[in-house]
Amino acid sequence: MLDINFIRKHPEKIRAALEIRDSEADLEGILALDRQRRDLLQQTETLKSERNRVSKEIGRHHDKLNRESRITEMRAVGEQIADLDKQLRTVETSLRTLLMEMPNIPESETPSGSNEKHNVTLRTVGTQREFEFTPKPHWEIGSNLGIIDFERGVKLSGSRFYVLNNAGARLQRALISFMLAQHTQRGYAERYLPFMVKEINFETAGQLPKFADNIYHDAEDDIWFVTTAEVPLTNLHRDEIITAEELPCYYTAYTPCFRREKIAAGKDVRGIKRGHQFDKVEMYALSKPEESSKVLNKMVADAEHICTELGLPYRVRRLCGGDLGFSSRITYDVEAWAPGCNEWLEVSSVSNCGDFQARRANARFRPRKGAKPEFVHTLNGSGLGLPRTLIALLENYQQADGSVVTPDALRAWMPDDDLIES
RNA sequence: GGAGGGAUGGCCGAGUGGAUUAAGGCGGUUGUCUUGAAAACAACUGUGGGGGAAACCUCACCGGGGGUUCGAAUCCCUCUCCCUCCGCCA
Repeated sequence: MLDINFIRKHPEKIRAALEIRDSEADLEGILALDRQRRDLLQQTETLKSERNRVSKEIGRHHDKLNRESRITEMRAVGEQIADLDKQLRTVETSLRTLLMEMPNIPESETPSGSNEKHNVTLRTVGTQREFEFTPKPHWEIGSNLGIIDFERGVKLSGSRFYVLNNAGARLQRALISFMLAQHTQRGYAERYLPFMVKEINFETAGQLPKFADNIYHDAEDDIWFVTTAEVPLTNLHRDEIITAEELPCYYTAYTPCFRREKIAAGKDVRGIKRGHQFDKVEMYALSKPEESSKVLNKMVADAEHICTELGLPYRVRRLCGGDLGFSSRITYDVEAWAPGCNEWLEVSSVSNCGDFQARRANARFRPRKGAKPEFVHTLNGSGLGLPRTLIALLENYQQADGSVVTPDALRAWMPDDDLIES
């Protein structure tokens, strides 16, 4: 959520931001409702002030004469107040709805553009392996080795589900352990989180009210399945004031992620690139406002570090306005090269949300003892998404005979699987 | 799932319709005293909204929401969370 004071003072900046994002959020409606809200507040507060004063007097002196007439008078004032408060509530509800639908303002470096074609590649790291044979896509490698069972996944749960077998399952588990260990070494505190959370968690993170149709929801208990660990992590410090010394504060968490993914049928259907359920290790940080750019760079470096350790060639891209997440001010994608599918796969997306989520979460810190609390900045990034990392590994480490070599970095986590073969 | 009991400020804890400020304590900040510290003493003490150049004024907040009343921490309704006991359970 944006600061209404900022919106009021700089409507032209909001207008420009909406342009960059290609967004149709209702700025004019917000400005009008804000004006109404303040008018109503002043009227009702003047009346409340009078009622408080007179009511105290009624309690103080018990003279019979004035008492009845004053009570009658205040009864009328009370009715006016009730009427104004009702109007005020309506205006505030509408204002809040519009504010909740207003996306974050992109940072100045964010390129404009409406889709992924306008993202900018900043660097490409590592060398793409030369194959002496035609590299297979992971769905062929996985099926041939018997480590990915697509048919039974569909039998159990429908399209876009799969089962991992034996070394496939171990490989994923090894990756999770490896990534958590790496991040822990680099300053992140591990958290094990609820995978089902209350609605407010999604509002705080900026996924509701706008993206309800992408979230699985159990109506009976009114509980929502996490789409990413970012959602519960954003809420860890909801309604808290933390000390400046605790910042920056880094978290890492493994969670499954559940997404409805109402995308066009036929797109990304092959393999395990896009499913309704996938695993992810997340990086997350809270920081002081002045440090968040530095923290963002560290988190991008930490995502890159995983690719490097795993020996995966990758590139880093800056997202354009139209591709930017609702809550984000600036986002870098890390894309690993997948020689079998012949494409760059987004394995990580690292964002600085500024104070946008913190304002929704009411997550603050006290800069100095006795100083007023300020909103923290929040940052999130995948570190990394598991299925796509798995894809990149299988495709990059495949051999001519169909077997897959286990990367050195994972040997400690799967000591009996130097080589995955059928 | 059933029965009962709770939720008050940073913390503990009093408070069954009205008195300048939610009593008192702890903690914290500052000051006096001291070579320094402790102790003692004194003052101060939360969050958010609105107005204002500022000083300041004002409204709201006693788990959340709604209601009764001239006036609610206090009475009523409702929700959430926590605790105790019973049942069920990987």
